[in-house]
Amino acid sequence: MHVAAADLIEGLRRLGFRITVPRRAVCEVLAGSHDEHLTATDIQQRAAAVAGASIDLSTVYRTLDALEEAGFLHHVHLGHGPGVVHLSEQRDHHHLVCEECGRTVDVPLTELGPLLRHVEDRYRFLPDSVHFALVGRCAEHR
Amino acid sequence: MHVAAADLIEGLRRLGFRITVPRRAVCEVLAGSHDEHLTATDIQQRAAAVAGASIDLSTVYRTLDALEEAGFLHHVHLGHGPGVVHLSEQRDHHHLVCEECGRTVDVPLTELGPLLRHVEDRYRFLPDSVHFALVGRCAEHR
DNA sequence: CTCGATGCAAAGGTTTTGCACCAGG
DNA sequence: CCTGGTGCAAAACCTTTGCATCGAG
Repeated sequence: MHVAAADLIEGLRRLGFRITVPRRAVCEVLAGSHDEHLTATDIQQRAAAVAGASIDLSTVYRTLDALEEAGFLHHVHLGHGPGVVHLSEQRDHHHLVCEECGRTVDVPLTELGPLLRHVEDRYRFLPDSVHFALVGRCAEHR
Repeated sequence: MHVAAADLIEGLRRLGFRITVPRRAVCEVLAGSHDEHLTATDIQQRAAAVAGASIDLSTVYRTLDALEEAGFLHHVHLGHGPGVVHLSEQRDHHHLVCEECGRTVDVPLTELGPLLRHVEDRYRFLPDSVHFALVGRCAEHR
């Protein structure tokens, strides 16, 4: 179900990326973040804790780029704040983001599947499940 | 069909905003941008041309805030670049944004209506039509 | 006149880049 | 070794804010 840190590491190695302490720590953080929406800064802090040493933000970004290139993750801008990161396996839901409170609700992919297929057929456009966010207002902020 | 610049101006005036040369120019640009996705910089440049004088970016942002407060427009972050602006009347479509080339395709609201209603009923979440973007890959970038 | 709007400059927040040094393979 | 990765610092990018001055009402 969840991608293990070892899979991420292995994937990077296969593409010729070198495996370093910061990269390993970032992979562990991601593997341990089930369906959270982490920002680069979140990842930096957790990875530093995992590694027991500080890790530069630019290193985090570069590692995220590598993982994105390897197809393991996507980054999304939900609403107006900083971008967040998702493992690609977490494809089984979409997001509803409240523009007032920023709270997010996940919607199972099955509920949107028919729509996505329609879009794909009709517009020859392949939606990226993870990049899909509906912005609006939650029940408490109508 | 299209909102006229005069309507925007009038709306601002009604809310107690003062009508100035830069504001008028921004309103004209917006009224003339049918379903384009303009960034603040785009608007600044066009408004400067309309006004025949340069307009500061911060003034553009402040005018956009005023128009947003007046309910005439929304701003959206499609993909990863700068935010873009939409007149609220342009509510009859959603966007498909290609993450490779940035090209956008509009989808009539009617095709997504059933989905949006479902989301509203089931999750008590009111999607904002304009903020709604589907990110993915267009036919040429699969 | 008075208070809101402007332009300029500076700051803020996020992400990217240049570079010298370090370390994985 | 040699090339790629790291940290640091600086820049780039978009957006917001402070402030003195200007001008709409």
